[in-house]
Amino acid sequence: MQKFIRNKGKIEEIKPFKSKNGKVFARLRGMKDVLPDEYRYWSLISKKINELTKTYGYKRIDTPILENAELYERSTGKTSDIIAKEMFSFIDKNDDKIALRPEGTPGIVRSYVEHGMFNLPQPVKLFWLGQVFRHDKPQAGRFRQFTQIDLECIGEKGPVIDAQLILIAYNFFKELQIDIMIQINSIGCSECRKAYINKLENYYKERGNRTKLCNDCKRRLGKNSLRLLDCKEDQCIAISADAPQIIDYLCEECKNHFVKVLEYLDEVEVPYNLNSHLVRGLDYYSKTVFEIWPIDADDSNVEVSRQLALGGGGRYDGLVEYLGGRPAPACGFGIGVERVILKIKEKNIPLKDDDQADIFVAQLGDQARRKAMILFEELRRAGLQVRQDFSKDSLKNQLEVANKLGTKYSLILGQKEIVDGTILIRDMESGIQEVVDFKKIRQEITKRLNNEIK
RNA sequence: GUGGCUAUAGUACAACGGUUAGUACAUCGGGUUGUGGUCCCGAUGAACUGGGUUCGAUUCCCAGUAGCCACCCCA
Repeated sequence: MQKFIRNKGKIEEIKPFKSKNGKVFARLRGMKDVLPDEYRYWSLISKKINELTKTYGYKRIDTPILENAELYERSTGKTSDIIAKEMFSFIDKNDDKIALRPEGTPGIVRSYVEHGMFNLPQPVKLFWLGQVFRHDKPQAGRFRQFTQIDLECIGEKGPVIDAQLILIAYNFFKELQIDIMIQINSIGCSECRKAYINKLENYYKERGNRTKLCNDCKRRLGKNSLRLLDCKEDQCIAISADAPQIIDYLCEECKNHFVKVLEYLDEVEVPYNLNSHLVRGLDYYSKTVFEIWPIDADDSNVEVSRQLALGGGGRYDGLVEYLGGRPAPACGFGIGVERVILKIKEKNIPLKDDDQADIFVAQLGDQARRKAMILFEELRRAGLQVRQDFSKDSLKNQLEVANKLGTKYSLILGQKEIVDGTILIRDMESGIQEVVDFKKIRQEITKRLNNEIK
């Protein structure tokens, strides 16, 4: 790959370009092509999410891929991993610091503020689907460019919104036959969180330093103390097991809010796991936070369990104001589409073929081809699911295509039929063919297709 | 970002320090002239890149690159 250096504002090449094998330019690390075969999964997912967002009243919004890098630094948080370690950012020709969006929420909130959406009936419910970028080390289900579905509800503080968003996510996975567990916690508002962190730090200072904390945690303590709860090192788990739990330190309002969220979830029978160690890495969260974890198929499956989160979200009551808008509470979540597809593939859930074709138009000879093209257009306009491959000359090849497409009937038009004013209709399953008057072919086809439905 | 494993046709895999690097699926062509799904025959098609060891490297060693796994973190 070419390497460049910036020299007095000019970009200079320091390493000449060399293609990988002289034939092709290889994909960049962590990037992925979505090929037609896989696109079936994408269609399934967009169909499902479109249904859900429609019924729950979420309207589609798109925002630019490029934003001012500061937007993310100030909202997601300069010290968060996503920003500090993983954000794709660069200086553009105007010497502005630009970022490829590492997540959806800040851009959506920016848009809400910029377009004065507080003048719309509140809350504003938004649905977003787009590519996001993180410069992470790639792994299965972890890409540098990946796709997120985001639902954001801005302008409502009631806990029913939190619960309903979780319900939507739950429905989404359930209807795709993916087994998940909601991990949920509350990290309180800025007030009660501060008090809790104090308590936590004291606990760790007393208990943690004497016993051994892992190196990461020693560093975290005092800087990002909430993260101590999250550590997977055995010695740290042992200590964090008895650590004070934040829900015991929530203020009255935060506590009531959280209890309400859980009650609503119970009401609609969404299973969840109260995970007092769940802490989310983004600065703007308050009160409710949750993640969506897959449940591994079963023990008979030897597969190594990849506990990659399929989604996550929470409440962010302060962000709108922080980004310069009129104060508005908000809540939202994101889902990683590639990971969902991975799960669907893993489970071998059969996909319905939504490309079911009924009729194939085959032709032999140039004269027949012209007439067949006209017939094809006619059938298409009549709303029939009709297919063709006029680029092929031999009947053999055309029937082969018809077979692969799974059409029920093939119409065969050759020189002989043109002379007689007829056309052949071939039942692809039985192989039985009939000669039909060319003028009556449309009636004949519709008759046969209608009979089949019975 | 740290550590480990891997790298062969489009895909999944195999063998080998030495002449034509195999198999399956896929693709294309054929099994008489106008008939698909099964079967048979044939063809196309590959050693990630760079360096080293060696008479000789796809094979052994090193580096780069990429993928995977664990960690970090997350979607």
